[in-house]
Amino acid sequence: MARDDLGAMVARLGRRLLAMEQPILARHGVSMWAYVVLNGLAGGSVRTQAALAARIGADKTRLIPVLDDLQERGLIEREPDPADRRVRLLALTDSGREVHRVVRDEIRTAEEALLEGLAPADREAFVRALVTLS
Amino acid sequence: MARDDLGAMVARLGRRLLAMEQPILARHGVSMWAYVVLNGLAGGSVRTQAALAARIGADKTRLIPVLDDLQERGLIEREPDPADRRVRLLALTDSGREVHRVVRDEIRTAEEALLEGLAPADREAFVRALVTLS
DNA sequence: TTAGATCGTATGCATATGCTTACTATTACG
DNA sequence: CGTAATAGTAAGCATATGCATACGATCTAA
Repeated sequence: MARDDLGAMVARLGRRLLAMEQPILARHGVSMWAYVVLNGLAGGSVRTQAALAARIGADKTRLIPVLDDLQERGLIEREPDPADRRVRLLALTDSGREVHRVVRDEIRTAEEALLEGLAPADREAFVRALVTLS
Repeated sequence: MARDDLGAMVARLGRRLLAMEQPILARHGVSMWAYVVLNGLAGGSVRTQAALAARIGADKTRLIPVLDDLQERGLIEREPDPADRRVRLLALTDSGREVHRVVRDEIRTAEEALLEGLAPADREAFVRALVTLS
């Protein structure tokens, strides 16, 4: 079967997904990085900025303006850790959790629509493979 | 099944593939864009710079330095089209075809190794889905 | 206690990206 | 013929990215 490189195809698909998500994020006034942060914090296992940066694959210095913005808008909290005063403990506010939930649901819905183009069995396998490879 | 957004997983996989390809490209002195160009020209259906830019999703102005470099190194030819002297017809040289083949083969081999982590059936379905979605 | 490591923050740099404008040569159309 | 459109080229701009450095506050370990 003649096909492109995986890299080329994955890159194209990535651009397509990005284009799909952009309007959703814009509609809720959330940047891509802000959403990634909300997503990372929603997992619950991440509490410090360094851990968050490592988890989402971002530079810790570049994360700061994003966190500043999210904090100003009341979507996250940044409290000093009483046990280690170097650290700021991050947490979603109720408002942040709600925004994340809404945006995430819309993105999931759009993703499902995209996957409609696949045979059900392929869809299953595709997602499974993606989970394994990513 | 709890999983990340498709966008997040595809982006991670993309970064992984990029990291995998980078050493291969570097070993042959080819930049990512140069390889994409060689790949686009290897298809055979593209002959002009504008068509190439459209095909690989690049800006036509940004393509120029890449083409200049490839031409200087004798990997492509850029001849004026006798039928339309605005146009430069692009073509791989034998040397360019060879470099492309070698790099592509190495990338394919590395990709196969990556896909080893999947069940054979999933691997098939994954590639099929990728072709459809990208 | 002292030296070294870590966390958050600020700043700068080199590079990459997408977009826009402008210009020349050339072609296509009214 | 003359105007509009197109191909290639050059240059600039705003933004984004990865990377490095520096600094104060604080913790850890010898």
